[in-house]
Amino acid sequence: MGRKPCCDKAHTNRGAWTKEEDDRLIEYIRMNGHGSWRSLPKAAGVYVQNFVFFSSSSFLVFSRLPNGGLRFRVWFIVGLIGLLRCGKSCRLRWINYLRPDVKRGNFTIDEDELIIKLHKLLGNKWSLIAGRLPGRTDNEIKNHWNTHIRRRLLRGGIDPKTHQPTKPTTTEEGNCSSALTAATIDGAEKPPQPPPEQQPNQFPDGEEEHVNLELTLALFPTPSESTAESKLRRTTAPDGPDEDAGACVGCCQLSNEDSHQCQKCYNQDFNLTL
DNA sequence: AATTCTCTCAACCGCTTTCAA
DNA sequence: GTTGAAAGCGGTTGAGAGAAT
Repeated sequence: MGRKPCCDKAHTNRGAWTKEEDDRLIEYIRMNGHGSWRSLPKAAGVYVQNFVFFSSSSFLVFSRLPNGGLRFRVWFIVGLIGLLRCGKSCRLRWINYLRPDVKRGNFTIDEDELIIKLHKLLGNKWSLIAGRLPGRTDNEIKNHWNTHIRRRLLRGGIDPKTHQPTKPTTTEEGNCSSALTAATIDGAEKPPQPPPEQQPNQFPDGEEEHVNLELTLALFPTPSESTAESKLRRTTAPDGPDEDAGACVGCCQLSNEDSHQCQKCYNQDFNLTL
């Protein structure tokens, strides 16, 4: 009963990837692309069913010939053993770490602002958010949200789910943007301005990050819009994402008002262009 | 120096969606 | 229209590193 497991756990490596595994995966994808993740681990090396090890550096492969005889071949191990990894694991490793266009390192202030803004619009749709941050992966953004941004918003009195103030605020009532801006102060003990020597877009060491939430979003139709994304918007628009009830996604007016996407925007195949 | 605590993030798990037969 | 396999996604876990005691 139930679903067939995606791989045989007893015969696959788990945990952190080794340099050799990384190299093998990169090499295979560079040569062949990643057609089928499930078959990739086998294809990424000799999938040995009929073999015996010769020594630590070679092994013997035997196969039966049509005439009934056996053919023996000696393979020298030059990174040829198949990747003993689940296809899912290969996919994740490639997408989140090995892809050449993956941007690594600290998130910039601009990226933080964008993530907060997009999270308000899209909720926990990490892959969609990642689609708006070139070089960043959904996993990375998700981790960053949970470990940094979410906490910072909470400290600033903002519910990270609803993006609404968790307690009465003296800022403009009902203005989410103003309320969120309060989070930038991060408590009274923090100065509102960064030190002058601070690098642009870089957080000073040991300082709280300051989030400028004055980012604006413009909406333009884009021909290259992915259909999946627009479909998602269409399916979620009438009720709006749970966390987003209060913003017209189309007009991109963030407010506390209990409005959904307005009909005008909903009818358009609009796009978020940042 | 040793131990404990906290935080980060890579990786896993299981569910949903997509697609082909 | 149904079914099953594969891909994609979001939530969660746990190992390792660094900080605190």
